[in-house]
Amino acid sequence: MSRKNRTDVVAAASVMFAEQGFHGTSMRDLAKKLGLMGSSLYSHVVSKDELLVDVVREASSRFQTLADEVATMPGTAIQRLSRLVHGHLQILVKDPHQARTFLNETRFLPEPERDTAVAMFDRYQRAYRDVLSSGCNSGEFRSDLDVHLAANLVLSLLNGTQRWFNADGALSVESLASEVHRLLTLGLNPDPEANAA
Amino acid sequence: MSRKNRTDVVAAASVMFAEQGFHGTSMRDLAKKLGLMGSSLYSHVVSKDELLVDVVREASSRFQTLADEVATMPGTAIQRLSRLVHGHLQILVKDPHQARTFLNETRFLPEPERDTAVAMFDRYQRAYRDVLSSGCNSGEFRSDLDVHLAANLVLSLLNGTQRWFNADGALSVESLASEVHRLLTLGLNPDPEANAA
DNA sequence: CCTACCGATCGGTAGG
DNA sequence: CCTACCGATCGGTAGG
Repeated sequence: MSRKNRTDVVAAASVMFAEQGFHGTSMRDLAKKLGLMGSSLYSHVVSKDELLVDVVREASSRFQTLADEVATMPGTAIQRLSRLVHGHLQILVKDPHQARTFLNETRFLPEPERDTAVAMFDRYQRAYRDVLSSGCNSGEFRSDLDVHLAANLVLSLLNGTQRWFNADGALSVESLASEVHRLLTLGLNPDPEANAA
Repeated sequence: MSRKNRTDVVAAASVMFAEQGFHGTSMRDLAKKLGLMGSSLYSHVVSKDELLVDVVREASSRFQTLADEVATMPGTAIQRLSRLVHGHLQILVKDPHQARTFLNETRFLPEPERDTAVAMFDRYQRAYRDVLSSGCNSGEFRSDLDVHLAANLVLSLLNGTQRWFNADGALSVESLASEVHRLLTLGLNPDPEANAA
């Protein structure tokens, strides 16, 4: 166990916030996990809140990068939706603790950071609405689609996987993403023109 | 403000646990909401944990009732899936705080209640797997479907709505359920043979 | 259901 | 990064 830096502390915090929740994690819990005394954390960070801010910001920025990529990406709406699905699930899987903390503990951020995070996620969600509505216009998706509702449903489906998907299991992220994309585009019903991934 | 009984205390707890989280709610917070002193709660309940147990148990039992109904329900797989979708969303909407506490705070239950709750939800999930696999056999759903995965995805979609659906908004639960069912069966793609709800 | 109180733990600081 | 410590708050109890 060598000397710890701020990155180590934030990483450990993301693990504990994901597993015990922000309010269920004490600074002494966190310190013990790092092999430190509780008070030593304050040489790396000014408050407990700051740790949550850091974790949420990192996750936000990953989602934002994906949204920016898809905003300028060429291709059909189906291809761009597929990129959103794969990219989103990859973010969830790459750092599951950071993702879980982002999804479950953002609401405990102090203001104004909480508002900022919510605004960022709204902007992220717009990427989904843009892709869906362009797919409606191109005839790739149903023209009667409620785009706002559909974006919420797609994101609900993606974020919900975080509760049960295990990256070490038999199912790979790529397979999961393909299945999610198939379910979204084709649904459960049998269809001769399958495999649109 | 009249005298409070245990039901009042549990109901108030479900609201606070949903909004602040179990660990973010103190017994004094809860008491204040009821217009009581913190210590007065202990004439209704023996511990804070017991409140969480009560809330989770009530939610579990609602889901279980739905699963039992669908297990003995006649009809096609599509009709039974539709009942699961509508019933599940109705439970979420009928008592959103209880549902949120169930979904987010069950992990903080003490053992053995936590294990019991997890086992109950596994059993609930089996209703989804049964309906999906019977639909595969009947040809209503794709025969190559990974039933276990699909059940997880359906439940992720349903539970995710809890984060954003507002019963007081323009969209009714029935419309939401219909849209979810359409997305699940038909997907986003345009389909002449629509309206299978 | 309240007053009065318990030991334990909380986030955080001072000083080295 | 540690020792020593702060006031505040935690879940919970005794006794009425």
